[in-house]
Amino acid sequence: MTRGKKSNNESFFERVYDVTKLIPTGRVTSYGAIANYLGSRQSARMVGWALNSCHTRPDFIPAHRVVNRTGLLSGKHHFGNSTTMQQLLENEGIVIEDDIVVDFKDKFWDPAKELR
DNA sequence: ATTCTGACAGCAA
DNA sequence: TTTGCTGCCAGAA
Repeated sequence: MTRGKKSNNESFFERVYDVTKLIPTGRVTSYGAIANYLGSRQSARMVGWALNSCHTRPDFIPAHRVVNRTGLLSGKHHFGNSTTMQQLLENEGIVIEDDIVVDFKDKFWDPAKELR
C-alpha cells in the first residue's frame, strides 16, 4: 500500500503474472480462465502475450502451468526447447500425452473460483 | 500517432 | 465431426 500504485492499478501484464504465480503446483489453468478472472474473457490472447514477456520479470512465472482451453501446450515452443514445458509439468505430476494435458479437466484450476 | 502482432476462444461452414 | 475465420485487448515498432 505504501507503493505509489495500488495493486489493482498495475498493468494488465502484472495482473497476469500475479495470477499465474498463484497457480498451485500440480494444477493447470487456461488463458481464458485467467482473462476471465481479470474481467475480460475475450482478452485471452493478451494473457499469452503477457506471458511472452514473463521472462522480463525478476520473479519466476510458472507459465508452463498455463495452457489453452483444449489442454494443449500451445506455448511449449516458447520455453527454449519444445520439451521444456512438458518436462516441467510432468515434474509436477501432470501427465502429458501428445502435447495435451491428460485429465485436463481434473487438473484445471480456475482463479475465478479458487481466488474469488 | 498509427499499424501490427500475439503462448486464445468462440462461432460458422 | 473437423477445419477455418473473426473478434478482442494491450503492448511494441
